Amino acid sequence: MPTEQHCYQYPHPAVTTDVVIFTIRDDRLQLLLIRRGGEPFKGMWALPGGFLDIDEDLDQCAARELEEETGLTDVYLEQLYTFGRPQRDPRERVISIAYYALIPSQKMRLQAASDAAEAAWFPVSDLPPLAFDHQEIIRTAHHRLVAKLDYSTIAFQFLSESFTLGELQGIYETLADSELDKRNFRKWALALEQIEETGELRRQGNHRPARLYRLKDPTTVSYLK
Amino acid sequence: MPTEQHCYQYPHPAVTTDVVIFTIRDDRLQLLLIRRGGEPFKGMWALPGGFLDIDEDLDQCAARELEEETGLTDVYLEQLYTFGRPQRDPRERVISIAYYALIPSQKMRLQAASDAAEAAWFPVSDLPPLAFDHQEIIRTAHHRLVAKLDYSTIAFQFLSESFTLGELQGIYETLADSELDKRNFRKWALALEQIEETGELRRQGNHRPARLYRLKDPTTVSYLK
DNA sequence: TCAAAAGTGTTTGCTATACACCCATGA
DNA sequence: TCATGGGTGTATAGCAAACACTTTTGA
Repeated sequence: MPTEQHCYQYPHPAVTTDVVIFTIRDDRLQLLLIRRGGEPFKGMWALPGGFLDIDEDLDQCAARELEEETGLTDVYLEQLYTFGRPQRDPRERVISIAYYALIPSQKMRLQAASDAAEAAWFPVSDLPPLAFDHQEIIRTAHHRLVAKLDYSTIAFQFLSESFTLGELQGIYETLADSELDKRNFRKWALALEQIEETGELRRQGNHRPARLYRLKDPTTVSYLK
Repeated sequence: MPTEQHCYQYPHPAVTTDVVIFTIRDDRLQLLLIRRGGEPFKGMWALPGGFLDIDEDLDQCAARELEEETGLTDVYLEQLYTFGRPQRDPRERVISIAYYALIPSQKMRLQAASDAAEAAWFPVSDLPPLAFDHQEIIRTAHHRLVAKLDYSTIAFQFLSESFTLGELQGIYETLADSELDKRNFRKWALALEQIEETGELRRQGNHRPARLYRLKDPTTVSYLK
């Protein structure tokens, strides 16, 4: 069997997608990395990703990588940027179309669906050395995420099905790395008209139970004036 | 000489860049299209673009296309989005990394540097039928441009070296398709501290001459709070 | 003298911020 | 009863929007 059976008149680069999978855990923004089992960069940590199937849409490819590592399918996934520096992969020319995903911390245990490769969560502020140009990809994704906080409700995508206003505030405080005034935050969050009370309470800890809320439209990110 | 000499173990897509080149002319946002000389979509209008050289950076490829069509090198050029629907090109799988560029209307005549292919400016609001998925690319670029008006000084990239406040206001009015209050606009524009008077006046028409301004840093787009 | 665009401040309304105390619960 | 996070309103400041007349020029 020939090892090189797909031929073209002009040289073609390989195309991959890589996915920055963010979650919030332990009040820190974290992301999922895979330890590489083969060369190049063997043993180093890298973003989940892989080659584009020749008949596969770009979004599908990224969603497939995401599902392989987390088992999740219906989470926020957005194309980020395309990285294609000629020497970014020592083997051959590789163009990487980077995506980023936001997943609620609750769903994280589904990650057991991962294949044999070692996978782990790392705080964005404390990453190990990374393969390829993945540090640059992560920096770009982090910037995009923080920028979108100001003009969209993207952070709501970190919420599970029901949540308290305290949890929502915690997400914003973690992402912006700042403390927010409780009354002002609640006024703002409710004025968006994106969330509604479920009528349930969450009893947790030695204190007054918190009202639970849900997103009126869980899959929609809205943009602020 | 063999016609298919570049072979790979797995199929590889072709990779192109396409560039949406915007300018403002006759108080309308316009963009540059090329009439296709060959199949597919022969005779239809399309964005300037072409295949990525195997050792060429993505930005270089887009800049090269831009220069080939306009002769311009130092203009605003930003990666937009990557389009890769499997059947978007009937010949083979093609991934297009789309860019957009903004050029001052004054410099437009340099477009004579174009090759033999027919090129023309079209108002965004009145486009001909387009090849491939170029209509979608243009829609995406237009949305990005309009969105950036609200939180950056990207529109200043349409300005020539010296300009009047009236011209700047005209650019904003054209892009946002709305009329703006002259006093409020001037207050806002000057408060940005991105422009300064040249000391010159422009005499033009039967009316009071206008003060000329320049960008303090012509190549920098700044982001608003 | 007329037409046309340049140039110039103040008032008003709204949004964002600052700020402190009581409530309900489990230990 | 104590510790813990949940829940609530008002006053102030800063920014954005509305608004009209005088200036300078060329025809």
